[in-house]
Amino acid sequence: MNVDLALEQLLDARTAEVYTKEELHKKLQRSAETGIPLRVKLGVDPTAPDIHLGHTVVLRKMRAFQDLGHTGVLIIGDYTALVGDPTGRSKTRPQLSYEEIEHNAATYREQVFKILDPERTEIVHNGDWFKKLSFGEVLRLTSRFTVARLLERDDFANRFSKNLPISLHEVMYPIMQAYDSVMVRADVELGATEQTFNILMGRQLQENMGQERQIGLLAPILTGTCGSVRMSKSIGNYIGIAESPSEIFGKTMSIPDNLIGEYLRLASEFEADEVERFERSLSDGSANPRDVKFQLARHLVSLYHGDDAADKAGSEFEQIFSKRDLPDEMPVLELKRDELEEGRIWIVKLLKLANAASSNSNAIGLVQQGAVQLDGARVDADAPDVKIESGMTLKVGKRRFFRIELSN
RNA sequence: GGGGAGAUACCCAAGCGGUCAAAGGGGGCAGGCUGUAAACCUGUUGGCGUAGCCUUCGGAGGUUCGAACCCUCCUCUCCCCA
Repeated sequence: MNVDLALEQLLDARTAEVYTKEELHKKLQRSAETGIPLRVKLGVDPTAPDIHLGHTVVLRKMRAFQDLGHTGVLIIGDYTALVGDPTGRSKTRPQLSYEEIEHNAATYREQVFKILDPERTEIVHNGDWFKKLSFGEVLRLTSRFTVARLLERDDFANRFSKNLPISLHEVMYPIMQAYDSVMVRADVELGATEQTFNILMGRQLQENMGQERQIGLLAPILTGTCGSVRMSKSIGNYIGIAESPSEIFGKTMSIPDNLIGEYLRLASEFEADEVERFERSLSDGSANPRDVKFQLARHLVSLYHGDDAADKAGSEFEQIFSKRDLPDEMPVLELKRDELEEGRIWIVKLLKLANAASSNSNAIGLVQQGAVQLDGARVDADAPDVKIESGMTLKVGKRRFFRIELSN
């Protein structure tokens, strides 16, 4: 493989910054000559286990390295998760228990191979080395860093200037991440741009400990479905790759129009010229944003669930939202006959049985707002005891449907 | 160690003795509209069979007819001084 071409491929839209391009070129060159693959590190935090589109940007970058013959080293940060990455946070994260972390890590491993090449992936836990360090060794390690240097980090600096707390263990996070790089002898470390500081620390520590420093390759941060802040599970503005086809489809359709380009560029597998064509048609008005979004949604579903699922999700979406029809399949709400009184049930009770309302008040609110329909007829808040027959359809809001089945 | 400031609902943030289930914003949910679960507009957002009642304002006590608001102690955070 031609090194210049490889470099060009690696530095596509999914790369925001490289530290440094020259060094990367050199490493690629040497690897090509010696046949020794580069070790490309990515640390993952098993705090929120579900991989979402935001993670895929960087995972696809790792895949790109793997396709060029290099080795992906995935570090499950079971020990760093005990700290919680303070990146981008104005608050200390809650610490997770070891059991939660293990469970999350397992989920992560399951999902990650939807993108990575298992043949070229090493998975390690950083607890493997951290749990063996003695306190003396920790002290020796920390002596290589200074407080002033650590306070250069944006989020620490911000919090510091706003008089918000910074716990000492949080400061350990970048140090631990840097040490990971040393332990796996990383040639390249991947991460989103918010990881800049941590990754540069790794470079510094590797040099300090007599290794060649790693390349930092930073991916852009994907904006969440809300359109304003980064995609994050804890915020809830995410599209998870393990989510159901209809969820992925629907959530994609719900992104603000001005986000379409970003998703095409960072989260899709469309070729660069296709992306460009889409973007041009959007900006010159020749395409309806809805239609482009529709194609994007189909594409994303097929990436994680296959073409058939994508077709189905697409037609279901049209059925429900364009034609305002009922979906072909809907969850069944089983209702025992003795829940009814003379064939009637209090609508609030029904909503709670369907798990469509969190409380009676919530359910009453929904009814009053006209969000509840039975067989297409709006439930009147003044007549809350509704007659139920088997096979009826309950609709709550625009997108929650249930088929009611009576049983004894 | 000494002095000062603060902790309010999912988040930010008002309130400083009754009219406070608690302003405003964000987020969530819903309705309208539409090209979509975009945008925009409107409503709603502690619990209870829907009436008033119950439980909320860091924790525990206290003062008062009455406390998110006053007092005491405790926990946590920040600032200044050393």
